Amino acid sequence: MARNKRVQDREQKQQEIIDAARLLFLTEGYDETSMSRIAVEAQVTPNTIYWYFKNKDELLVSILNAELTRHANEYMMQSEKELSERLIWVVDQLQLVNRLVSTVHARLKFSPELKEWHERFHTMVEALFRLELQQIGVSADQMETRVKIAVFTIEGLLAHQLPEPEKKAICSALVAKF
Amino acid sequence: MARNKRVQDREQKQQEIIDAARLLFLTEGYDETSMSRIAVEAQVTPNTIYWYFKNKDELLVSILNAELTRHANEYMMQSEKELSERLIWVVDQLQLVNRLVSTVHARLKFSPELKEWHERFHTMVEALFRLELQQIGVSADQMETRVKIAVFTIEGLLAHQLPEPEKKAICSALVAKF
DNA sequence: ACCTGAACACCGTTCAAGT
DNA sequence: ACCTGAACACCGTTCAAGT
Repeated sequence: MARNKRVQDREQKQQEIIDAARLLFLTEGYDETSMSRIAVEAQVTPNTIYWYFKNKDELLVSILNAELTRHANEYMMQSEKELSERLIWVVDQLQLVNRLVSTVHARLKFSPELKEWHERFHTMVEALFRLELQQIGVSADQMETRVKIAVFTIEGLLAHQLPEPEKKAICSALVAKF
Repeated sequence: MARNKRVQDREQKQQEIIDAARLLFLTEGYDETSMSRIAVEAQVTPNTIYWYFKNKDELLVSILNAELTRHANEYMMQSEKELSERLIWVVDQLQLVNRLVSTVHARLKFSPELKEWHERFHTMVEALFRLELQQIGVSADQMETRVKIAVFTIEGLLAHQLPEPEKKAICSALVAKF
């Protein structure tokens, strides 16, 4: 029982740190958020964070994993929707955490763990596109090229913030027959 | 004469700092290169750099401008080549300074001057693509979408380092009729 | 096991003072 | 005009010491 209490506390505190960091990273930015600021918000001292997380980048990875499992669940719930609709939903969700996406790309070179996470994520999104493009009859020998173009373009959309109509036009061009 | 000497010295010293920083940014990376390291390489003290450049980001902008004017000249020399060939040449050149490209994207949010430079650069590259796509008969109403897809995909190629054949395939898909 | 106070090494940048 | 020595504020991270 005492043991359970401890585990409970541990997970809770960890979650509080993750939540505080997530909010700050999204609103203020990763670089602009110091560890001590996160600590204040999570009501601990800066070095306590290092008890739960190896460093700032690993904290980011934890946030991303939480984000991902949450969204993966929501995604599964939409089995009735068209694949293309689900795809646009994914893009919209990514848009919402745009700042995290930029940070991931910016920090790839500093953190092997982050790089690994990023690769796993890319594999997932590419698999999604492959399904979609198969449905509209893209041939196997054109498939990989089309998948890469689609993924890169989504990344560009997230990075550059285009006006909504142009964004929509580009999205549908990506999943149309060339 | 004394005056000319001074101007000469000034430009030379400035150029030495730019050259040292360029090399270090490309080989070690922007974040990994401290101002004092640049100073050592350029044979000045760190704060002397601040006499010539407002800050580290402005130094980066100076490097980029030097890079751009140099390449713009080389580009002009190739008027005999096919547009598509020149396009691939541009991509190859960008590949060579890949690390600077990543740094520009990573630091957009910190430096308005860098952001302005980046926008000018994008406008140039988009104009290039527009010419190319016009030649292969892309219609006006599809033009902007196609241009954006092409530019974003190039950015993705630079960021992700694909195997050469896949890179080539993607490049030609971009300038082919959809 | 969990948390802290205090310190470390390092960073980009500033500024008064020199020539 | 040009350059420097010395300092500033701040950062992520570490570690010995406490409970």
